[in-house]
Amino acid sequence: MSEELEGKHGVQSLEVGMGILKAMATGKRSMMLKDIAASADMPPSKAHRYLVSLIRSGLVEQDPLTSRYNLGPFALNLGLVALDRLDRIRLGLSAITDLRDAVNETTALAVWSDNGPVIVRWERPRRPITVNVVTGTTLGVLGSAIGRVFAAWLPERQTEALIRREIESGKAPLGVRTMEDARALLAGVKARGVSVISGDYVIRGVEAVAAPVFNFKNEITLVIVLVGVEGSMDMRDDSPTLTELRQAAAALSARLGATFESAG
Amino acid sequence: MSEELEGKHGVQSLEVGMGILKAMATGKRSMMLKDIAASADMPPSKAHRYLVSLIRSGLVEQDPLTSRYNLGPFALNLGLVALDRLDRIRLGLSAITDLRDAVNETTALAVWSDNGPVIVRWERPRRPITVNVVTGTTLGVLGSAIGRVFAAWLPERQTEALIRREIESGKAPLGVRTMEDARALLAGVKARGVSVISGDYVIRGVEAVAAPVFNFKNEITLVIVLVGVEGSMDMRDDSPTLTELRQAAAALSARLGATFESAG
DNA sequence: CCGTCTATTAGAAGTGATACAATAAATTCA
DNA sequence: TGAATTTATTGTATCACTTCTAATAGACGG
Repeated sequence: MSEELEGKHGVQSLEVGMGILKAMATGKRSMMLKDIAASADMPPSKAHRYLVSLIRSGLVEQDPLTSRYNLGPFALNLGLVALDRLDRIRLGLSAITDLRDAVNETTALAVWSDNGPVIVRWERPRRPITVNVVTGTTLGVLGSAIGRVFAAWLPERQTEALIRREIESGKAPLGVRTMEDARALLAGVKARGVSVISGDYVIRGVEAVAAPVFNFKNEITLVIVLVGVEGSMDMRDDSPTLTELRQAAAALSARLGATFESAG
Repeated sequence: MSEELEGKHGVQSLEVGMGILKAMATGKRSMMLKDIAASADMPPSKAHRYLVSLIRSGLVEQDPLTSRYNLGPFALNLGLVALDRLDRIRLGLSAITDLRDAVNETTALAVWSDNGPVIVRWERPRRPITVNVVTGTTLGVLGSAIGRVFAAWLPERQTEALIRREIESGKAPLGVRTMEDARALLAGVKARGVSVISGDYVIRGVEAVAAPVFNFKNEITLVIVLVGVEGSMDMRDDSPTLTELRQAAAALSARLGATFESAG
């Protein structure tokens, strides 16, 4: 995930094209050319050229009526194949199922996708009322338990720009106004080993605890999270629920070859 | 889906890169450089250059131990976002859930992704023993009910190369040895309005019926399918099961603005 | 330890992406 | 309805970037 490919010779146009895709994945459901061009920071004519090729490849499709652009069928294909193939995700999927069975709460699995955290899948507990989680969309870095966990353990250079953007756009939660605030927040997460968001200002009525999973290089690769309606979970540090979460994350880390203990 | 972008100015390198991704999505789980290069029909050094950029973008990742290549986290991100955004898929997902409830059989939803059909999601019936369906992987064109439905209704130029390759590689089902055989098979599917694969040589012990869904341009955009273990479904043309399937597909087509009736 | 196989890097030659501007198409508003 | 404005698409000369060949560096197996 962090090989030094900074200086390596790649193919510029390809990276430009991926920038467009990134803009589309992060942006709204159906985008106009000028919006895509603006997000990807290039003149519309250039974006258009790239979109032609992305459409030819099936990654993007254009609504023939409105001439707006959307992600296309090949994007689906890629994602579904990746879901099926990435080892850590396979293991992660069974981990959140097991954890759901153990604690009977909503569990979810997230990866980092360099726009931010993405929920890959979630499992609902066996009870009538549950929280609904949306997969695929990119979450906030400071405003979600998952994001905070990634931000706490990822190398700072990978997250700094996103955090800065979040702060500047006012999307950061109350009380986080400077990079220093953010650093303090994340240091707290790191010290505790999990990130707890509960009954506070971040998401009304929802509480969540997220824990990191590390790979054999001791880098964070997944986040496991418990989500519930406010008051439904026992969020104290030594509660059975939190213990199960920590154990699930640690067990998964171990299976992935990690030798690192997040904290405790 | 079939705008004439043949002659338009795109960005070649981007399409080359997407060719690599296509090779990776179609190929095996973990590929070596030379295999990728071979599948994408280019020298390894070239493939390597492209892979550097694909890795930088997060679409591909490289196992640092084996230096083999896999799809990466951004591929997941894209797919999950697309799953959530494409209108027809949203409607399709609820259609297969409803159909599952109506007939209590395994149902699935597939799209065409220009390598072939891809199962997007499936729903299991409420019964102890069900067939397991894998999402994401690309199915055969002649050797699956879904593939046959797409092949029957897609314009021939989109499917011809794939069919030819399948026949030449011996992956086509018994009895299909020439393009003529294939055309005859697909004409039969078209006449019947659905494709039935049942207790024959294609997949041992599994039977399936697939029906096409059309969009407002009367192009095929989705396929809905029922899957079951051999003998578990009533596959006669006028059975309640088949009727429900046809109705579900027709209703979905109607919602997507189609005015076309597949057949009777 | 040597030979073979695979991944990665280097460096000229010429192809193809870029930017800017023009046009076409669609949308808005009077 | 028609003019004005926004948005999408196409054209073209220049120069940066990709391409190819071939060399190097690592890994693996015997």
